[in-house]
Amino acid sequence: MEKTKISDPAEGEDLPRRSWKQDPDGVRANILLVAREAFAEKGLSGTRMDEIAARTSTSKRMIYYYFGDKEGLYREVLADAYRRTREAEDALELGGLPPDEALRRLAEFTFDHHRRSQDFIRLVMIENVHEGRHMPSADEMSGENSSAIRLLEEIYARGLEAGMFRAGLSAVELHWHISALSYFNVSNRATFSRIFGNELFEEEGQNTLRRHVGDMILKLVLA
Amino acid sequence: MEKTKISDPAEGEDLPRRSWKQDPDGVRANILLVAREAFAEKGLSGTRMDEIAARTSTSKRMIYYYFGDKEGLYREVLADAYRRTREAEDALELGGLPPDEALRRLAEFTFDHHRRSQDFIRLVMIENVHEGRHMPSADEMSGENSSAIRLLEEIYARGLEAGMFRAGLSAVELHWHISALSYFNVSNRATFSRIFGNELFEEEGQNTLRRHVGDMILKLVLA
DNA sequence: GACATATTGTTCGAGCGGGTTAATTTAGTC
DNA sequence: GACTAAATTAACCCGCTCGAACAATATGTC
Repeated sequence: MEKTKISDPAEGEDLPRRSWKQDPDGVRANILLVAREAFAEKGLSGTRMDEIAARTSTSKRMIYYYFGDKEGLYREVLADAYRRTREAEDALELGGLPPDEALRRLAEFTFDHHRRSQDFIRLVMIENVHEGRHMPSADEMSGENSSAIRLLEEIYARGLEAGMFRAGLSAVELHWHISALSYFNVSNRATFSRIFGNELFEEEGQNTLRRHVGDMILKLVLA
Repeated sequence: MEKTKISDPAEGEDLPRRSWKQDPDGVRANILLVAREAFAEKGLSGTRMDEIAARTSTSKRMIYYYFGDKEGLYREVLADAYRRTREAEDALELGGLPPDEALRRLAEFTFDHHRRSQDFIRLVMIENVHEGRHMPSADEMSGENSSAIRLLEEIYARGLEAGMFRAGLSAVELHWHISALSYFNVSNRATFSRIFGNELFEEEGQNTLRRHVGDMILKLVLA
């Protein structure tokens, strides 16, 4: 579509473009941050590209320049969010503790960490609504790389060796249980509290739940 | 909802409206059913009204006639889904069993029931993304009406009386734990299996998980 | 037969929203 | 300092989708 010249001499007013600094990495990072918040808030189809653009310090055009299209942006937001979470998990150090204490710590740490990572949980919720269509397949995202799993394997092995834990469980199973309890606490707060009230989500209720989560996991594995 | 087919006498020229049976309830029910599937599949903003209309045995016009707008339809779909689930819960009968057995049954029943209610779970996921904005407030939807809670209260009371269970727990807490474990199994299957493989979601894995869920709940309450 | 309710059918427009085309500036290289 | 690729600004486009308007007809109830 040929566009007729816009510089209108009659108008007399030139459009002097603003000057700027080149900063590809900064621009990308800025877009990713804003997009993460937006997608976490409203989901994939619920988020407006114009809305994201408005909240960035750059323009809509740049989003398409760097990320291709909406789905491409969403994919990178998701991958980035998983990467960040994995990095946070790596920080946890339980080396010195006896197996039972370490396991409880891990479970309760996860409970708290999920609470602090609302945006991440929301992105996972949303991606599950999309049936994981935008995630790398199981091969690429090999679970062996998860530090949560590696930690659990190590703790469980030590517990077995010490005769403390019962045999026949797997690290992935334990991770599943810990995740389920920690995730639900964030993901379903809205509907659960509408039906049953907000009590469990207040300070005291959360302390009780956290303790229970630790209890349940421990009692499951103890011999 | 069957349309009595009428052979047009004056084929093509006139537009003789077909005859029909008045069936407001049927039409409403048909729309609700189709809309439930659609919203469960694609979410609120992801679903197209024309798409819903096409799948019903009636017309788009009727959707607006009965439900006002998209959000009104979504609200009723959600309320209807909760109603159905509550009705299903009512069917469960554990009267005769000793408290520990009853509790395990309830937990494992919930686990299985959630697995069978994928659409319901998806609607709840979606509604949580919307922060429960379309649900009745805690007052109207009083949790006391939940039969799951009533069952748990009754079981827990019996267990306490028998000296089997430890004191200090509440029915809502127990329900929270059971729900968390049963819900996550459905809601997060997509992302979890992408990362850790599909094993836990196959027959054998599910049997193990179900048993663990029962174990964990029981061990939590046993004295 | 009057009247409210239910139903079918068609058309349309406004605005939203994802994506594009074009022009311009920056910055690295020779 | 000329050249060029990459980075960035700015304005535009068009299809999709919600919802409404318009129009007519059938059904049921009293």
